[in-house]
Amino acid sequence: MLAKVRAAGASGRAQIARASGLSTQAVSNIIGDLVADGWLCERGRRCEGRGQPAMQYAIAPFAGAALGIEVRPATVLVSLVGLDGTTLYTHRQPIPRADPETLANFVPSLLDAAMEAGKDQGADRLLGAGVVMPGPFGETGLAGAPSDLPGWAHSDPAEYFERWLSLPVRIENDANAATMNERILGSAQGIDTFAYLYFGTGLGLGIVMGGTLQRGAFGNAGEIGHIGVPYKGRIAPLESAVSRMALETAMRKASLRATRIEELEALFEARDSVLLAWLDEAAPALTHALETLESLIDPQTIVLGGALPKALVEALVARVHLTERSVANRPERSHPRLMVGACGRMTASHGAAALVINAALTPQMASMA
Amino acid sequence: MLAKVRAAGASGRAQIARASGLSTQAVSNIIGDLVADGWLCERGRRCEGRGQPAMQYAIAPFAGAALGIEVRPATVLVSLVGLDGTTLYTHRQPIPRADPETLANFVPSLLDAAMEAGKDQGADRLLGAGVVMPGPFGETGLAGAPSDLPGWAHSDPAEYFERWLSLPVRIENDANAATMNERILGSAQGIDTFAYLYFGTGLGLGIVMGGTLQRGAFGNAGEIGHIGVPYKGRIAPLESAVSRMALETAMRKASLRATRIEELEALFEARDSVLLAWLDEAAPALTHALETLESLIDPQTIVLGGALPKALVEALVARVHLTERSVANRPERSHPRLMVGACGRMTASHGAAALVINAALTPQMASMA
DNA sequence: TCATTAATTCAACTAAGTTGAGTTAATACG
DNA sequence: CGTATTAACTCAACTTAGTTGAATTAATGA
Repeated sequence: MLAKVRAAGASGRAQIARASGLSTQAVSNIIGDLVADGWLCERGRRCEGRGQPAMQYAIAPFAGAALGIEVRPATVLVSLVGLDGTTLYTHRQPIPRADPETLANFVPSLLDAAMEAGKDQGADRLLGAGVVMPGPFGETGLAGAPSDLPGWAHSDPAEYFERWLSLPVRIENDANAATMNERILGSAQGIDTFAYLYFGTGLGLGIVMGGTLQRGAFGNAGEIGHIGVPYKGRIAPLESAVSRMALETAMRKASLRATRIEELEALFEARDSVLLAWLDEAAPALTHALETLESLIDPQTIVLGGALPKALVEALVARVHLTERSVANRPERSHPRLMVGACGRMTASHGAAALVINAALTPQMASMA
Repeated sequence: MLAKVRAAGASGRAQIARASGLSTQAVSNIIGDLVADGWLCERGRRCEGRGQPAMQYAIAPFAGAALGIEVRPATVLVSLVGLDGTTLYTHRQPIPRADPETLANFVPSLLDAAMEAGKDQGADRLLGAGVVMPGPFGETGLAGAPSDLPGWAHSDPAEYFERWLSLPVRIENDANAATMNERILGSAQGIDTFAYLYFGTGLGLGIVMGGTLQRGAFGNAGEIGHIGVPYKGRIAPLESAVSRMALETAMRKASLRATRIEELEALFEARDSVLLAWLDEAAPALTHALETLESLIDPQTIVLGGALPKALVEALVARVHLTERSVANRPERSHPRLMVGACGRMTASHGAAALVINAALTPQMASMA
């Protein structure tokens, strides 16, 4: 019911009833309960045509909240997001090391700070926490990759965080979390089959099909960084051609350094030749990957975003020319084949919170285990 | 409830209750009704340990059936499959042309024949029909591809078939139908995240994630034949390297012909050098595609099958060497990374019926439109 | 002013589940 | 061999979440 209201925006009881297939009466009862419990609030009446004007309902501004935590090698990012999608609080905490012992000291106080900040805005009804950690998870052929955090190899992060926070916890990789951010709060709202290409440390991909984030059999779907694409006359992993790492490598060769987003932004505005050359080289490799993706999952759109300046992503998209001879090229398409999504540092931690909100508002099938 | 019984095999009421989270009582009532209506049947008692032995229930042999129809340019294949997965009837009907006018004449009589053949075996309770037609559907950049059937471009095939059959109809492409065959009746039973590579006219892919067949935004997910892979030193569509068409092209160059499966089988058994050379060339291209697939969707396994001799598919699989440096390479894996599935002519039409059965036995979320 | 329309509510009913006590048929043990 | 124990299953009363159909309310339009 809450999901319906979120999806449709403010709506009257009868309207919801028609949309959900339930009787007016049932909807009326449920809404009554939800208002009484503070989940929904009245939003005035809409007068339109004859008949009694419909009382509109919307998700109450301070109905509840979810916590998002992103763990990086030297930083923890915290977001508190309201049920209605508003950002209530964000915080950036430097840490010496991202191992379980260090985090055990920091996490509880970060929770306290977030609770305090969002005290009267729904934080008293915290639905859960989403935690972003670099994937891939579990023991794979990629173990020992540079993105791995120390001290987590043989333990279940969710257990630790549940103990520290006393909240239900969901662990996700950065790409998947950012994808949910895009789906619930960003440019992919209402799209239920799409892919999100996320520029993080490496290159990640979140896949949403049929409204559900697809995590794969072992939670590692979307490792697009490792697929082989033509690059500089050879087949190379996409990540080595298109990613922040690849860009940094290219710049280092020219004795340039630009680690922070702002520095990259400045370089791009200055039309730096090394940066532009990288764009020109990266685009064909990216094109190949995106065409593969379109063929395999037939998405409504592919969104690009992450820890790169928006202008840079836009420039990259402008250089990608997708073939017209594809199943993806169809006239009734309602979204462009490529879109630029939310860029910025907090995308993933926001997304982690969004993930929890989505889980809370999405009707789930009974376990069926 | 029926889905549970199918998934778990014969089981007692209490056992089902524990698995489904419902009370024993509720399960007992439901099972009572299902037995009364002829969906389930008793299967004797299992004596094991103390306590009253549990009465076992299984899906009744003649509880119902589904029709599968595969439309090809010059042939229509018909399968009648029982709810419990048994094949009740198959038929192969040559037709002059696969346009709507011609089919309007053939389809009703094909239905009658199938109903007659399965008269006392559940055909009186026909759940629906699955129709396999070559994709991609709708207007895409690939319009005019050789696989297209004549006369269907601007109409909805489902409407036609529903009129001809007076049954609920589902349209699928061959790869997706074959995938359901594998999932419900074949080697992918109980696997809920996998991909099925189908050798048909071209090359198709069915993707099952989280137990659901993923059809993409426009029903054309899995167009793997069109992704670019390295082949003979260039980037070429996978289909031009690995498919029956590719094989036929290679053989034609050597002035050989082998259109029928049996001919291919004979050639392979004779260790024909052209065939073996093709295998050696096709395998690296296929390897690239499969590694891409593993990275993107992280499946439990990838199954290969379709209209090629099983031995040939096995030989192809033997020549594919997947890198160990992959997210897909993990110790707790319970299935091999590649498997050989059902091969043969009726795979797709069977699958179409399987699709209907699956839809009937899978609990669906209320529409939520 | 009054009929029409649509949103909402009231009240009785129904379907599908729950709980808790009781029954049945097997094994385990003295 | 008889009896306690165990587990599957049933009976009966109760609860919940929905349904249906009639009544109420507040707007528009003739």
